[in-house]
Amino acid sequence: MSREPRREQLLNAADRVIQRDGPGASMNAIAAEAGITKPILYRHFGDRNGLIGALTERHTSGLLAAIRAALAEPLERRDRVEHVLDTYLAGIEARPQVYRLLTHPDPGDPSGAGRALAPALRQIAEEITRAVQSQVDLGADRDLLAEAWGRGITGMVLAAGDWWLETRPCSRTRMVQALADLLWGRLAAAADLPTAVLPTAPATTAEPSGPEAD
Amino acid sequence: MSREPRREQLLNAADRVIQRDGPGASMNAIAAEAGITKPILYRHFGDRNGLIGALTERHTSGLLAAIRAALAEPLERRDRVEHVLDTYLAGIEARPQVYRLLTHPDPGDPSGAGRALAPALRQIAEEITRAVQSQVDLGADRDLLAEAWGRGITGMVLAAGDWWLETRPCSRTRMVQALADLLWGRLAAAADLPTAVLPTAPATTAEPSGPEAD
DNA sequence: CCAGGGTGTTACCTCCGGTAACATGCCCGG
DNA sequence: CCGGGCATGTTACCGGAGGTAACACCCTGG
Repeated sequence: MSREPRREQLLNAADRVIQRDGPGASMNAIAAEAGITKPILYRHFGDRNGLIGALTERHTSGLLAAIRAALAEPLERRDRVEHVLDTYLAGIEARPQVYRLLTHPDPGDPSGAGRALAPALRQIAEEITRAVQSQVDLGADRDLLAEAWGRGITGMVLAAGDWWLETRPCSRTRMVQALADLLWGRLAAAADLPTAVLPTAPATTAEPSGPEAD
Repeated sequence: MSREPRREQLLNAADRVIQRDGPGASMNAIAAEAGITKPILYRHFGDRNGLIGALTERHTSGLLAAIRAALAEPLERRDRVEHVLDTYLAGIEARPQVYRLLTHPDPGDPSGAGRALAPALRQIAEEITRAVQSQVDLGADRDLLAEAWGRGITGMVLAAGDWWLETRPCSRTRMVQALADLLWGRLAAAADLPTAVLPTAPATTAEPSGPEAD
């Protein structure tokens, strides 16, 4: 039996454990779930990042392909955007673990830490950037706007989708509408409310200033 | 000497180490930088999260206050939004470490893991939500839209700001314009480009489907 | 027959977060 | 003056993490 089938079995086991224990599951736990011991995992995946990476790729490829397809759909732009939003939300709704891996692929990784967008999300951002660049006439600022918006939209949907998944404040279609409305400038178009300014939170007096002394 | 000054000194040391070694710095390293050993750190902050939390709070309170102030500024809405965006970008630009803490406060935390928005960012999201709720007339959907948009806008600025900080593709004011334009529906208003659909990336055939067998 | 590549094991390493248990210095009330 | 009390600090340890070395089995194919 070649390596591939075993690899798949191990990934399935890892899948189950991460689904059960969260993305911080230990290699020992994964090995136990697979009915084996650690070194085998390391033989197949090199290190923990290798395992998580393979798992992420497996879970993400479908969603990424679906989003890519949605971005290429021959629809009116608003409909296309809604379609993409719905595709993403449906994906993370169907498999919360996918979503966990999307956002937290490497907890505590010292090398690539600090990036706001995990690799899988960067791919999505790049897809959006490409789509905007090739489909929308933005004049001279094309490249800059497309890149900035690709990242921005991805982050927006990530954060909003996260909140939606956690609290489920409304149906998916309603959420899609809310996000599309935001992208469509409804924040700009809405009327002002009669100015009743009431500071709800206590004020913090500190200004941004650096700690230097010791 | 009461506890507070020592606490500050320890925080300063932790600050230096995290600035040098990144957010994954070990407690041992922090203790060494402070010229002491681990148990003292634990006496003061309970556990690692306590330390990181205190550090985060110290670094972010200023930025949060500044954003709060910007949201309450008596300006035309577009100007106010730009002011908020600029405040955020200026904050992370002035202190990249702040930004690291904003986004990666707890690498590998098993309890609250999976949240897309770190605590500090959630506070920002809540501020935006409050501001939208109290300033913009959104009809019956007020609460839902304000909450969804608060998270969404925060995530958008986080991701876009991250990319901007890393690659510095343009000036800060230009970036503010790009994001404000996105929020102002420029994506919706722009004209279509002549449809030249060219799939840049290779298609992945997989559909979202779950791994079950073993 | 035996080499190679898969399967698996036990035992160990280093480092991390966290915790006893113990020793010191200082101030403050009897 | 003295003895708590409360801060300071220490060394030594624990359990568990990721990761590795060394070894053993099994099965297929030249």
